[in-house]
Amino acid sequence: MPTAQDLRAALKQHGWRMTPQRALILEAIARSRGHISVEQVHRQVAEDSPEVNVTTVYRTLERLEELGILRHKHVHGEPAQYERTDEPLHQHLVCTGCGRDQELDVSVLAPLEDELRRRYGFYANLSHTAFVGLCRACQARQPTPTVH
Amino acid sequence: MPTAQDLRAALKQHGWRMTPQRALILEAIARSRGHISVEQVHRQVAEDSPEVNVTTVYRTLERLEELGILRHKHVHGEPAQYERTDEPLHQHLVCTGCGRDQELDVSVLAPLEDELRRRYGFYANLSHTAFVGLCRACQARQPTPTVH
DNA sequence: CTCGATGCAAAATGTTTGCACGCAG
DNA sequence: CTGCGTGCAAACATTTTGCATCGAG
Repeated sequence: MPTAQDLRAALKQHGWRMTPQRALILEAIARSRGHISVEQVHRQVAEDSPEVNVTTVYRTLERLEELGILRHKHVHGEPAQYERTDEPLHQHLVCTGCGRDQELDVSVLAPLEDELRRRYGFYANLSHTAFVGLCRACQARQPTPTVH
Repeated sequence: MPTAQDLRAALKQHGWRMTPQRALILEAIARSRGHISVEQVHRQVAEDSPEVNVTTVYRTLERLEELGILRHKHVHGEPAQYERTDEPLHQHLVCTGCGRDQELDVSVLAPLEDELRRRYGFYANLSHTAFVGLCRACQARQPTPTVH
């Protein structure tokens, strides 16, 4: 779990220029747990300096992802979610009926990932995009779509 | 594989009003094979009557999905893709490196779907959203992200 | 001094919504 | 004649881009 200092050091190593904006963004990230959206980072940063533009947040998070410090994922319709790569990988089950979102350990996904690699040579990142479907309750409520 | 006539009959059964716009949309769908986007349907319809609005296409495809005649899926960043439910279910592997898109038989997904149902009571539709990852070639090209 | 980083405005996208009008039944 | 279906315009939300300016090194 890197501190803001660790992150600054890492970026310096990569030849990044340290700006006040970036410092604030790094602090927000060091402070974060789990998912965080561009908008949330921006809001936190704006508490200190309201002038910082969302564009800068977009660009910085993107570059932090290139460095392997962040990853982003898509949880159905929601805006992209970032999280630190030192957080454990996981996946989401989003119910299209009630909207509830259940987390899932990625170990369940390993067999399919293996299979995709073996049969198709494809290195899938199954936790990049949330799975959608129906939870038990909603499934019981809407049995089978009325096909005619 | 329903004809445009079949579709019209089905809609009539459900109390839909048959309008010239809907007739054209149904023809485009009856003609279609595989994926088709709102924009493609709209373009085809517009060949006959350029006045038909995209909004109408959105609304009609949505209603056809409610009836179980169409389903839609998300292939990574692309706009939603529709297909007839009489087309076989399949899934996509989209390489984030080169953008290539490989199709996949859903039978490969069955074990995971079973597991999700058994362990979480979640009826996942794993082919609703494309899987992303790296194909063999791109994987070889970009070994492991440089984490620091 | 130089070039990377930023702010701002504007564009791009894909999809939705409100509303008045027109036409199918 | 009733109200569903449509067109149009506008809102929407998220993300990207062009460009002039600023400031870190």
